[in-house]
Amino acid sequence: MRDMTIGQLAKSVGVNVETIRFYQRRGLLPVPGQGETGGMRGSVRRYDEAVFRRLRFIKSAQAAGFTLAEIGELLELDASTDRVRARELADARIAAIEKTIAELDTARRALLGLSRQCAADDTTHCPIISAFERV
Amino acid sequence: MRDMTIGQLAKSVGVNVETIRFYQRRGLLPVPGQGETGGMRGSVRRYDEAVFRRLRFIKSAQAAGFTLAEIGELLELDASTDRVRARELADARIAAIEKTIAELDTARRALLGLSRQCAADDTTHCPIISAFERV
DNA sequence: ATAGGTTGCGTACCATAGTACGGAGTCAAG
DNA sequence: CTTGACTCCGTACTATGGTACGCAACCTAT
Repeated sequence: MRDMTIGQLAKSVGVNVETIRFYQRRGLLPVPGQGETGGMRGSVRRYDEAVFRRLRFIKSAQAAGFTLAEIGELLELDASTDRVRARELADARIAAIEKTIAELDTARRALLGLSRQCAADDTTHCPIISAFERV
Repeated sequence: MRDMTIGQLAKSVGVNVETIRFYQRRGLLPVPGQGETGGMRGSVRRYDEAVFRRLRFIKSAQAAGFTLAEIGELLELDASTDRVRARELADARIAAIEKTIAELDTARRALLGLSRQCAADDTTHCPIISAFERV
């Protein structure tokens, strides 16, 4: 898994090649040959394990609801010692996640009611709008 | 709360006036005077309870992760008797919600670990990237 | 009756997160 | 040594969900 081309890296993480380039433009991923990480073979860039981990982190953080701007900050923070800021971001996101989970659970219950209604074979139609009102 | 102007409707649901107009253009909300719902006072449109409920539904459904396109379909379905399709949409969204909740919970646990690390007063910095790897 | 705050309408613009495209160069296998 | 796939690079375009803007008409309280 060492020293991949951009296509192999993309495939291994399950993103589009263009997405990697996009992240490079945003400064989220290093461009091998323009810094310290990774090198090149001829004029083709090579990506090492560090970039792979970084990219995977971006995707995980995205799943956690961080925006790319926040992820950028996290990545900088990872190399720094600003623990206060790091905790701040983490705690804020934890709170947001908990709020989202609660909302989603409410929605889930509304939808379960709707689905059950639709399964019951009475002649009335499923009250979709009101399914969200009795929550 | 009956027969509001667009501004009052917007305020009561907590959205922007422009958002209501946007939904009207998308066909998600009726335009009073162009259909059966609501009427007008002079040349100023008036919005009744039905629109209010519809708008609130849109916001709830959005919180449940439905896109505006899906919400449009749900709204049409609400007036129809296509229970099969309604269940289909509901069940698909329930599954998606459960997946999202699981992901968010994973992320939450990663962030809790990170936050705890940052709180511990050892000299090393918070391992932000690796916080997402031990999940 | 007049000023200030809506409304209605259309068009334009915004942020976020990518995706697509075209052309030139390069690399690996047959 | 050529063919096909992949890379590099820049620019442009997409989808989603709104926001903003400007102007004329209107409505309300003083």
